Amino acid sequence: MGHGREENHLLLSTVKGSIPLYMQIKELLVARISGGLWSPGDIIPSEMQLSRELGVSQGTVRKAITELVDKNVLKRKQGRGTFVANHDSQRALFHFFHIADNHGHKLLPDSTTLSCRRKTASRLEATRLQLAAGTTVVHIRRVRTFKGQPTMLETVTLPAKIFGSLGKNKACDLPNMLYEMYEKQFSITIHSAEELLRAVAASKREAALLNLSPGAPLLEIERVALTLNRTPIELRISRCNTDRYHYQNTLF
Amino acid sequence: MGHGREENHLLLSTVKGSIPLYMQIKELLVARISGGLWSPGDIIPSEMQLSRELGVSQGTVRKAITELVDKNVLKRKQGRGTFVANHDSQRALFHFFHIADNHGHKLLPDSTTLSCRRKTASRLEATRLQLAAGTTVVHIRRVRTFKGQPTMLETVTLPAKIFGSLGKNKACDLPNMLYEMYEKQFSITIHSAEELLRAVAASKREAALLNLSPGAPLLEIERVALTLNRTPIELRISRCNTDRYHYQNTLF
DNA sequence: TAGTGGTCTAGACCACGAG
DNA sequence: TCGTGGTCTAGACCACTAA
Repeated sequence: MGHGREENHLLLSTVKGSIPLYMQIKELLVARISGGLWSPGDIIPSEMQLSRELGVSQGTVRKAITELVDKNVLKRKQGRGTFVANHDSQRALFHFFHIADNHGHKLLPDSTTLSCRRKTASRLEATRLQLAAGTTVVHIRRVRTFKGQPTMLETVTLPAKIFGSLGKNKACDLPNMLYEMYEKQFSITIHSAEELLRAVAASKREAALLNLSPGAPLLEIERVALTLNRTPIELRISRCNTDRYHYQNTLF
Repeated sequence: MGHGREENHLLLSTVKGSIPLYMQIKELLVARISGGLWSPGDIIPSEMQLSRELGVSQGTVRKAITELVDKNVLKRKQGRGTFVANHDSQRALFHFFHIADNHGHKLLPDSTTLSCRRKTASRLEATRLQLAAGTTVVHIRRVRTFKGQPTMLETVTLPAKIFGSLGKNKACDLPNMLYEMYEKQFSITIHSAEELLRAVAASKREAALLNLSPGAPLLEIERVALTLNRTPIELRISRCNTDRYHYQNTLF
């Protein structure tokens, strides 16, 4: 005892009828990422190292890693190693941004921050972010423009408990790509999101900001973004003029 | 020669630097489905049978099958075998229907057919279905209702070359779930789709059909549905009242 | 009981990247 | 040249289904 695969009886259970080893390994790897032991961009131990450490075959570790690669949690690089996925702007654009022009080309809008302040969560905000009523949140309003033309109005709501350092000065200097900033400054990586889409009529205020007539139809995108352990971390409501752009989705 | 793995040198190439075996096997399996050798719901040969037939190990066949299962092309049933996926209404609802009520529950709308006739393809229809200008198509208009309330207007366009037997009588008797019908009556299985979403204003006609005021915002969903070999086979444009319902999407 | 897919092992060789 | 992931093999045992 004390060496070989004996030393992991506390970690991995091989009891008949229990959860398969590769699933236990998946959870273990996710736990090490969620727990901060491995951060986005870090290399993780090689398949052989992990198989020795955990007392299983390389193939079993491989299967666990493969499923996490499929879920965009890890990234393999042949000849180099396996890495924790990080949010370069390419990935954000590819996975989390679905607006394209009428030729199907995605392009990144510019952003102008209108306001950035702390406030008490509205009912909707508290519900969507799973916060108690009355919790303080950071509230950001932005205009997003394509080729100089204001096209989307965005309101972003974040729990102040985590993002409190934002919103302390009224006019934050915010980057265009918030998810990269969440990762770098707050060690929070967005891994998935739920979006609800509706058609709504532009208010006078919204119409003025987008150079439209009041009542013009806008596409509303209500997004809740989740971390790896499925904690809701951001509510983002976008209202988009879809005259020149549209929301694009592929179904399998 | 003439037995064992020798007999597949014409089918599978093991030359150094060529496409991996499991990918070649994937294509071979897809070809047998696209070609009609195996139809939706059919059982395919077991992993052992295929590995003997193709002269590879079971593990290699397994990897090919696994990727097709991930893409919803095949379906494994432990202890029974592997089957070609078919379009039960569950799958259609789960993969191809994204409208849910404000609690996030998906429910199936009823359909009333307004018209069903042949006509010449419009420019948009020809483009989306990759048909030559002036090609004949079948054009269907439907109202879809949730709990008795008319909520969506749908226009479906199909190439008459394939679906010609529809639209010969003006008031077709169409089932609620068209994709099941395509599969059963025309041996066409929808495997993926591209959707474009926009907000539009209801015309007088549309408003009347949906009990709304003219100009009310509607969510327009323009869907092109594709077969397994990526041939566009259906253009469906839906205009949806999103007061009580919304479009729901999950991003990874 | 026989046959299927599901998990797991051990080991081979290849392709790639870095030193 | 060495270590990494990528592919492929051969064989073991388990869990499930149907006859």
